[in-house]
Amino acid sequence: MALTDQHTLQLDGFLPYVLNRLADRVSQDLSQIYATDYGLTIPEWRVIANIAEHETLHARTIVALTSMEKTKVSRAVNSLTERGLIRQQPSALDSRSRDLALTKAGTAMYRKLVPRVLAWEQELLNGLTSGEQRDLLRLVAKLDRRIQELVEESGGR
Amino acid sequence: MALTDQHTLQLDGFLPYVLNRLADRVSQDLSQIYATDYGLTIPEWRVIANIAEHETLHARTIVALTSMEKTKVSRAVNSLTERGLIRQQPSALDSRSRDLALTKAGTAMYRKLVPRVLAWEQELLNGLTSGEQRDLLRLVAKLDRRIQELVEESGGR
DNA sequence: CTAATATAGTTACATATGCAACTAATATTC
DNA sequence: GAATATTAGTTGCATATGTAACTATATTAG
Repeated sequence: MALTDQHTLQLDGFLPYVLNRLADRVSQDLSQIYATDYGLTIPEWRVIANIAEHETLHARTIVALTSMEKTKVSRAVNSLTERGLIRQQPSALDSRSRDLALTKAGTAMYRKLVPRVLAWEQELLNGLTSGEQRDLLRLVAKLDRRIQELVEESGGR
Repeated sequence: MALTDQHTLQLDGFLPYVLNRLADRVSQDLSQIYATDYGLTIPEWRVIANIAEHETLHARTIVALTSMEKTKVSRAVNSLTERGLIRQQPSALDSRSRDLALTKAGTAMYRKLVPRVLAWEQELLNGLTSGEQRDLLRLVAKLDRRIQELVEESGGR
């Protein structure tokens, strides 16, 4: 066993590491629902969920909300449009952008997905008390605000 | 604004979503340290950190610890070996595997990285009380055990 | 002990991704 | 109100990644 000295990182107590590993495992398992059964990639699912939540959105807003690369968003938006799941309309205020909205088919798919995804989340959260669930969400949100400060300070991506 | 009905997912309260977004932002910002200054990719950095913590390890153990794809680990291990940062020795017990260890150069790089990475973590955790920090690590660890149960149930990857 | 099965790790190929350069439009500055 | 700088989104290209097939070794069953 490695000695526990101040020169050795304890990975299990190192937040970026444990956070990423957890997020990865969660995403991986959850994605089986929308990937296997609906042929959606993770970026596509995120785009759909964001549009659904806000009714209508510009691509750049999705970029801001998710921190996904704009090329990732662009490609997801285009493939979803080709598949008839979202619809694009010229924006009145800025003709570089288009208003994105779900089509009937997109809404239908989303409506079928939501309960399954929520049920899956419930299973994940099974072991936590509702207090712990609240704490976790609160702490994650707090850290998220903090990391965005740090990113802005250092120049952002 | 979208109505808040039971058919619409509230993404900011949906754990898989907020968890991933946070983990991504954290990774992205942290990686500037080892990517820009040391030319390490995220998988390479993880491999180094895991070997450092355990002195010596097989590739398959890294796969188990991190849930990274075995091809990802394989490629990271090989590129690190080529760069002279880790060393491979035939394993006494299983000749399919090799014992992986850091070289002098690898250890030196790791030693230089650790304090910087810890300082960065400290900045991130700035806004949380030490109680909140403990809670967060505890909850993440708990969820991590839970997600691994779920993965095993459903067949694993 | 041999045959069948499983495991560690690599490779090949197809797909996904990120960055930089680009087009088109909008904002800003003088 | 041109000229300049920014911004939204796309495309090209190089790199990273995941899946499946493969090699070599270990393990298990009979």
